[in-house]
Amino acid sequence: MNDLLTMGDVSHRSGHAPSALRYYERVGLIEATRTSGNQRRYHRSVLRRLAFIRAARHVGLSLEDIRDALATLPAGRTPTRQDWTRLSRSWRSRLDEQIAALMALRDGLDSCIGCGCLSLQRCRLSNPGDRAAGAGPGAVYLPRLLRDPVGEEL
Amino acid sequence: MNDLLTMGDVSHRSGHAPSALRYYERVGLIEATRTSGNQRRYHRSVLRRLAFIRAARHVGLSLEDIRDALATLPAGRTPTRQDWTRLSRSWRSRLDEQIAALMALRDGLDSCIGCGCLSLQRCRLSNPGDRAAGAGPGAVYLPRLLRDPVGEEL
DNA sequence: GTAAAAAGTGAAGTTGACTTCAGGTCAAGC
DNA sequence: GCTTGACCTGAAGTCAACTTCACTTTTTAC
Repeated sequence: MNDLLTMGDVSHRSGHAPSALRYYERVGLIEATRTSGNQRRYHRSVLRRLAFIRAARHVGLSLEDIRDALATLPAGRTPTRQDWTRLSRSWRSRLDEQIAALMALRDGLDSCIGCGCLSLQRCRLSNPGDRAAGAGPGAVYLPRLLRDPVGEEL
Repeated sequence: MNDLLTMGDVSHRSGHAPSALRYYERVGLIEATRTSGNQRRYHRSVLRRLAFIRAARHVGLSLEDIRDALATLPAGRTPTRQDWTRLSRSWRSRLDEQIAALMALRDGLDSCIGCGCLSLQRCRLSNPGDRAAGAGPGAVYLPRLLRDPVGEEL
């Protein structure tokens, strides 16, 4: 019993199916050493990566994004807390954006920030020539992705 | 020139590709009448539905969810503002949850709400026997989906 | 030492959400 | 009235992210 984890250990403790772990390895998200009999053995630090992957997946980030992020972690040594912090910071604006979009949808659905509709017909938030004009209380831009691309006369 | 919209109109003004509009029709998200020559003609209200679909898709809701929601709109008449408001309310808790998850990830990645790591090793938020113990400033539950399923010794 | 559980492989299947394609049909403008 | 661009259809393709399958090999436990 050394300190390496088996497939079963990692699967159970990370909550990812074995097939997913093999898949993640194939696409370069995690790695493992092998026994003489070709079975995978994982370093404990893989669990942290997997927790990160789980969280990031849950909020809708792609494996490609996640791989890119994980690629910024140092090779050769177990990432430190600073490493993970730096990584998270690089996502902060992205997460902030996504949060803003969700809140805008939630609030927009409920009130369209003032006009109580999704009609957008006379709503300044969707009027291309008059976006956020006045900027009164609660006048907030809808994130671009939530706006109607043309926006006229919905 | 009546008040019905062609495929091209709707595609252009909604920002959805024609193929997507046909697909949405096939799966019951939108509908259209047909000309004598079998071409689609859309009512203006479809644009509102499509704006809703776009927004909901953007925040990660499935077409199935969206269809279920849209199915609560009245048949036979153009939905009123109250109809859309009611619909949005039914999603509010769901959106709130997703917002909370994102904020937890953002904050958790940056600070793990106090311990500055993703290690979760001694973090009370991930310690099954001691969740949010103390409940000091900023002590918040990580949403279940963001927590490690086992949580020990990451 | 052997049986059972766990793990290995590559290839193919799945699901959701569309897009692309091939081969016609319709409608608007001159 | 005819050309040209917009539309039609069903079937198949695509992409991400996995899972399932069929079959072999390792490991673990008694």
